[in-house]
Amino acid sequence: MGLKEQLVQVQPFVYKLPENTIQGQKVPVYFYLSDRLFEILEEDAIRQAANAATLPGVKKAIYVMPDVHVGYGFPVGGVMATDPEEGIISPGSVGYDINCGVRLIATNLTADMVYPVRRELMNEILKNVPAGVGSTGKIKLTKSQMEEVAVKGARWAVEQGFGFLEDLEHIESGGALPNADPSKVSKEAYERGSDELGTVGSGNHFVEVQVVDEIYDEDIAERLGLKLGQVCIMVHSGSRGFGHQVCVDYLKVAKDALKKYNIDIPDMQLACMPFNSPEGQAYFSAMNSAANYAFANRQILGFLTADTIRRFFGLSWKDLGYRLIYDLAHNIAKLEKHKIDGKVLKLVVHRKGATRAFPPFNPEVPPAYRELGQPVLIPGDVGRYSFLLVGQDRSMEISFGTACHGAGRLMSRSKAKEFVRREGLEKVLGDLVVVARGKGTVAEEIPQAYKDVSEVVRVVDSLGIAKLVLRLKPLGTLKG
DNA sequence: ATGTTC
Repeated sequence: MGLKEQLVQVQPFVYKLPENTIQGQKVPVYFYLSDRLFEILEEDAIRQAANAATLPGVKKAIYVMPDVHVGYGFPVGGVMATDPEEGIISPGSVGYDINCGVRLIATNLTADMVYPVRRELMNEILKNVPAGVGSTGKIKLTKSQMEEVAVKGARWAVEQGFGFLEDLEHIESGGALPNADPSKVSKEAYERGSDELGTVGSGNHFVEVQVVDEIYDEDIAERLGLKLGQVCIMVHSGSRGFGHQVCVDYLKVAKDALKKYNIDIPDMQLACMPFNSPEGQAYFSAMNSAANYAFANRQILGFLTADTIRRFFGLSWKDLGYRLIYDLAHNIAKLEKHKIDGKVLKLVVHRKGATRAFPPFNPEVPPAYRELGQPVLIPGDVGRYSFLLVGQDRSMEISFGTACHGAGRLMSRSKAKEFVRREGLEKVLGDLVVVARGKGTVAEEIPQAYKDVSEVVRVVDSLGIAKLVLRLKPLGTLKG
């Protein structure tokens, strides 16, 4: 019998795979899905989540978000918490793109100013913001500069003139995770990362000029300083080749650690090491270094885009009204405190294609948002809506303080390209303004290749994980 | 995601 047939719907939007469904499964797995999203849930994604539930030191449950799809070892959309003393850390359960994440910047511009000139504006952004696989930026870093980026994160970029000190107060973990140790990062990673800082990358990464298009919670939107028709910038990118290489390097370390520490796992892609071991600590230190590189990357990308818009309209920074709303990680493992059976425990929370969504009054929510809850930024795919939500209390009870991260793929890349060949790119994109150096990525990333992101956010909103505040619509998109 | 099958 397939695992999907063994899922039990325990309440609306909640499907449970009981513990011990597969051999060695220590905790249950919960899937948060609408009826429609349940229909397209892949058997392999269920298998991957169940496999993770067998890992040493896994606590309470594995949670899977509505934008789930099959990943490397652990599904995208998966959340796993392990005990830092007895449990493991798993590079595959963070993912190849360490601290892939999203940043939202508000401006004073309105849609009626931008809409008529959006094509020209996007072409300016295309000129100034490097994008695409293997793209390199204007910034070339020495190894010692790279080490500084790995420790300081977004602060390094601000010190170089890419942004403002107050930006740092509006970034998850202040834009610099502690526990970064640049000496645990390989020479290869430094080489790959040295000329990629301030570049968008490829795949579903983008820089988008958006407009606030619909507001669901007037009060919270107002307190965030966002109103209908307001133009924003959204950046979706990660740690580029630097983080990729860190993942590659430590998957090898993890495979060797399995023998050394006698860890038995159902899938080699879940290779892992005890968190409290030299190997586990080295990966954690290198992963945090890559995460800090990603914070610096989005800091630079957001600033370059804002500066391009500012110059395009001939405005001062003050008149542009640049204001960082928030920046967060989608792919990361963090040491956090969570309550299980009334006891507060320190846990290693792996989020892979999943967003932290801490509720109001959580001490880790920046003071500016302490009473509202942490902003949760959910990018859509090309041309589709993006959403802003705020974290709610229930997230701490049912998902280790975690929400979804985006739409999730529906069509494979090759299917999407075939679809574009058959229909023609112009027809597929319609009115959307999409600029890119090459058209290959655009064909792979058409809206039709993704699940409907609004369906995904409705699930986390309905469950009380995060509350819908507003929707953003793209005016123009820069792709890799 | 990724010097896109290093």
